[in-house]
Amino acid sequence: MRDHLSRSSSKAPAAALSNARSQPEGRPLRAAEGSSIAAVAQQAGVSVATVSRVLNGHENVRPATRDRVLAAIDASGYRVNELARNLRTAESRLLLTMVPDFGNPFYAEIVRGIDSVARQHGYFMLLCDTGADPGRERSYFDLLRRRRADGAICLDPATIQQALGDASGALPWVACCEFDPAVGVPYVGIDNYRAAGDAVRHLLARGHRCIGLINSDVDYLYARQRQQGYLDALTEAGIMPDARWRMNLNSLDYEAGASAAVTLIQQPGAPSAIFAVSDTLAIGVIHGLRSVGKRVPDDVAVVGFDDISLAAQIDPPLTTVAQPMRELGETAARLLLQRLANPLANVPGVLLPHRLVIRGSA
Amino acid sequence: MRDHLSRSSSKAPAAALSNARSQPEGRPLRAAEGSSIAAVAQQAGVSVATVSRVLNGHENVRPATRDRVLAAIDASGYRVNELARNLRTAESRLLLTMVPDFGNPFYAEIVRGIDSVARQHGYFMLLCDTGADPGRERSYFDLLRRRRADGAICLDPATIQQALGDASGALPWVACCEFDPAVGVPYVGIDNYRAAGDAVRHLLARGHRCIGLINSDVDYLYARQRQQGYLDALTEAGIMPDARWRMNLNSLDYEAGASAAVTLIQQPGAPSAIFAVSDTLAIGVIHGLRSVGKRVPDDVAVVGFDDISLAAQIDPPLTTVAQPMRELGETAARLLLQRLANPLANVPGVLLPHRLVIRGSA
DNA sequence: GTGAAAGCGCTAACAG
DNA sequence: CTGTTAGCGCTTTCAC
Repeated sequence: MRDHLSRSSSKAPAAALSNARSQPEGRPLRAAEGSSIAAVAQQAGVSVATVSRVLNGHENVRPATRDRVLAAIDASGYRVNELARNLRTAESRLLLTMVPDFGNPFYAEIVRGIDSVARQHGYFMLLCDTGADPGRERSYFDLLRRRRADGAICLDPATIQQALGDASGALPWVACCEFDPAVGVPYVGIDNYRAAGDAVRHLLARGHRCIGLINSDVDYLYARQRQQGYLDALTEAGIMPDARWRMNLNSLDYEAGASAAVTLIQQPGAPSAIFAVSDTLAIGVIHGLRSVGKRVPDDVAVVGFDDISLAAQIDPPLTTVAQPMRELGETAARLLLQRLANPLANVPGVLLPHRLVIRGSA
Repeated sequence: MRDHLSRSSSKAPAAALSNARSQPEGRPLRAAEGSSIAAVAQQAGVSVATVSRVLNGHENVRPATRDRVLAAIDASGYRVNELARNLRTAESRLLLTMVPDFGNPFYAEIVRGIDSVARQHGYFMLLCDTGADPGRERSYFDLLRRRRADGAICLDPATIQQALGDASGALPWVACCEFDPAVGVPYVGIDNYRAAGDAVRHLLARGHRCIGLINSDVDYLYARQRQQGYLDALTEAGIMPDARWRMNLNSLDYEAGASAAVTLIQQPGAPSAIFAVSDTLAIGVIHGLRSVGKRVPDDVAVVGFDDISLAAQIDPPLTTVAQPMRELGETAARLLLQRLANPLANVPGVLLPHRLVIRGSA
């Protein structure tokens, strides 16, 4: 039971112990005011141990003593030095989150979920944008070994995670969205294969026979799974998938989607519908289509993936596969916390439900 | 105040000296492998001081010795414990970034800028979403006093910053986008007054006389400044601003913009153009307008603010005032680093240029 | 060039 | 209930 005792002392900076500017010049004057627990102890006429007990909300302190300590604390404006605490307790109380691109609304929302449960449990979040680069990924991951973070959540491509898995035996980390069950770390995600199938079947039901796929990089397991879902759905409908209908992009940016759509739609035998594996891509697709005079959904139907809040706002509103982004993040954080609390416990992989949201674009 | 409970209790009893695997089972065996610098020292047959020197790249180590140490290091897979290092050097090497909402693409891009220069200088970023709540803000800010972060960048409303300024004398922080020159902390932003004027004058030049303003919360200095810019531009054009043309929202979400637009446009004497102080709002506005059968820009012109990447993708493409988001973040980080390096130096406030980007919506 | 030793500020036994 | 004490793992004088 920790009690951070923020105890917002609304007192003015209490005259900062004579101290004055005896600084040997140039030096960053540090810890000017009521530093150390020792100062508080002295002022309250107790031992450091007692102050520590009060600070940490231990029960075994006589109320009178506690009050004296508390008084000394907010008379001096003391704040615990968590650097010291962290060394002593051997934990940083930081959770590392590695995402390929936190500018993407999809990841942003997941990060929010992570952050909220982390905070709820007294952890802060170290957010690292890896750009899906294995090198950066590795170097961030090293923060765990250096004890700068107590645990990590990785949203990077499965291919990168595999390398991690090898190199980093039993470090406390979990996978979110991307995961390879074979790596053996706890994970949370959705059933991408089925989700993609659902999207394609919706298009099929609308009468489309030529359906394009604008996919992201195959480094992502989800990209491979969704592609397989797409392929199988087509095949099951008696359609022979044409390789020219498929594109792989190494970016989820709007622009990437837009130019891919232009390319795709201008070739002979172009599809009458496009399934993009991300809403950002899909929004770009719609833009690209419009730029070459195609109307959505009349000329070309479009379905996206994720259901970011923007999806409902654009014209036409985007039909898409909703992922429970917030819950994905929250679950990942919980899994990690669980693993931290009990390193040997068997933490499971969990799959969350998706759902097709039909709007105007398809 | 808040007290974060639950700290995973069980702690390994320092097996210390005797070392070996005297683990009382069940316990999270930590630092199993080549922990401590001492182990490396021993293995290399040198003192801990020497290992430390090697680790920190000090010059005064004989090459042969250095090599021996290096060998011992990567034989044992040793990693420095930065918790210990941090305590000893009294710095966390973390920069705190407080944003009202990192889900907003505008803030996301700024955060990117901060992150990139922070990283470049060996700092990591602690990202905190305050939701523009003064309480959360204050409690995050306290991380500075607790030495969990070496410095902070605040993007929260100026009104909140003022409270901070009072309470937190000479703590190392800087303001970004939002700032009150009177608070006396370094800041970076743009000239919101002129920027808003530019937007309105563009609308005026297009022949609009009734121009609505969809603004955010007046806690934000930028909101007040943009409103003044709007008002003055109108007045200078000989137009008497009508209070019914103005709305203040406490959210920048798409939905907020959409419903505000609906309200605004359905009243008698509704404006023929709308200036929204954020692109996300503007995108919502366009959506809202469309939902009640208004065409943009034919029936109502719309101009936004920020120029997030999405602005060019929607239909119609958004006319907006571009802010140099990335540079804003980079500059803020540099200002902070500067202040950290030399606490007594006078760090300036800086204003970056904005620019009107004319696209299809107005 | 290298080692010995003194803490950084805190927590947690262990006594009393 | 409270105090004494021993470090957490590292950096850094200060000697040799």
